[in-house]
Amino acid sequence: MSIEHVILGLLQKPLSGYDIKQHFDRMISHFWAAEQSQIYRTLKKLEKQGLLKSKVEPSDRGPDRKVYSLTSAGRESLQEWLRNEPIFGDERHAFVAQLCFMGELEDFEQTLFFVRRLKEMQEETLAELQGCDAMFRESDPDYPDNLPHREFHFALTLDMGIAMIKAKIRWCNQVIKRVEARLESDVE
Amino acid sequence: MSIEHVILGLLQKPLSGYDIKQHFDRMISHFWAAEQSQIYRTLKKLEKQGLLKSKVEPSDRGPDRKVYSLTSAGRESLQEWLRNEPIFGDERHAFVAQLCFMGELEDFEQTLFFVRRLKEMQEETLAELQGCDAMFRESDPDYPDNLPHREFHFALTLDMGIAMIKAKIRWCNQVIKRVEARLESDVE
DNA sequence: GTCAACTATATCACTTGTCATATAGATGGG
DNA sequence: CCCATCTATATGACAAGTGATATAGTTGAC
Repeated sequence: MSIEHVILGLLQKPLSGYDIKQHFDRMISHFWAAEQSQIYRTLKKLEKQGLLKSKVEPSDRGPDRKVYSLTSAGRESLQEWLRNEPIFGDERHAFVAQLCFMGELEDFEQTLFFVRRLKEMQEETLAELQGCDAMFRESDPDYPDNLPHREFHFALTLDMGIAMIKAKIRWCNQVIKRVEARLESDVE
Repeated sequence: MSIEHVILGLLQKPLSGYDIKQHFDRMISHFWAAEQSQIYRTLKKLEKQGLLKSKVEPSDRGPDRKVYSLTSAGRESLQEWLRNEPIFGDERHAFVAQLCFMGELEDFEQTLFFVRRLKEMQEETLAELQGCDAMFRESDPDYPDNLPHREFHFALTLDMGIAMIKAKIRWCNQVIKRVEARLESDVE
């Protein structure tokens, strides 16, 4: 559903499939990940639907590039999607499912181990996102509140990612405390 | 990948496909949603793999029930999955993607409208989850920290859902403030 | 008694997402 | 010179998820 619109959204300037994959990995993956094969497939589909057009350009560093750009129908489709109600995509949190059934394992040690590791992993992701944020702040004195219109909106999404991760880390800390408390009371 | 393990996890007691769908909708959907067709398909696959066994039982209210239960291989598979590192599933946040490209629309009114609506929707979901939480608290004086092992772990996931939604709402509030500030400074 | 709502299972067509692999030009290091 | 790495596109097999539809027994209301 939405990957089509994310691609339309990225195509504010003409980009190749390769470029789009880079953008996904660098700026988008914290709220929407996509594989290269899916991107190429979707580009073809969108072109067939008349929402994109392409032209092949020679590259100065590597094979020819197939550069896609929005048609007016593509721009309209994007704007229509933007004017929708907020859409909720797939949010399947596998690690929450693991924790949900970890009662199966009978002892709390595994839970404690799991949540501590989870916290570590979240902290790594947080560091990445904050690094990204710091980079923007350094390179642009207007960041984040005086940015141009488009960049301001992107900055909001980075904020969202950071806020979510921080909330997860806080939750991990609470869980660790509560599990430790139960371990102690079990010993008594 | 993980829906198989969620189903194995739910099958602490024998359940029919219908029962499993109810459990998903009532207790699991805030971190893992599943369609009925997917559940039935997966049950068949798991039975073919020898992780589940089934028997048909007459029902007192409706057609025959096909009740599934874990085999020892199924229980092992579940436990193996639980001992993994935390797994990160699909987290595709379509509304964040919408916001990311909303700069395309040129004016902030749409952004403000969007985020206010988003906040409303999150508040509705929060009320549901908190209702669920309140129900557990009322019906069980041990909730949440003195619950039996399995139920304690479930309570943690409900907590997680609530913490995530609250973080989203806080983020919405910040975005609303920041957008309002930009609207005012644009007027000047 | 029939109609809606609920219990219960099943299947099909389709879309979306993953993983692996193939091809091939360009660049730079050893 | 060869090898690794980066740029660049493409495809195929497969797994996972969605949406619609079919069937059918039970219960309770009107």
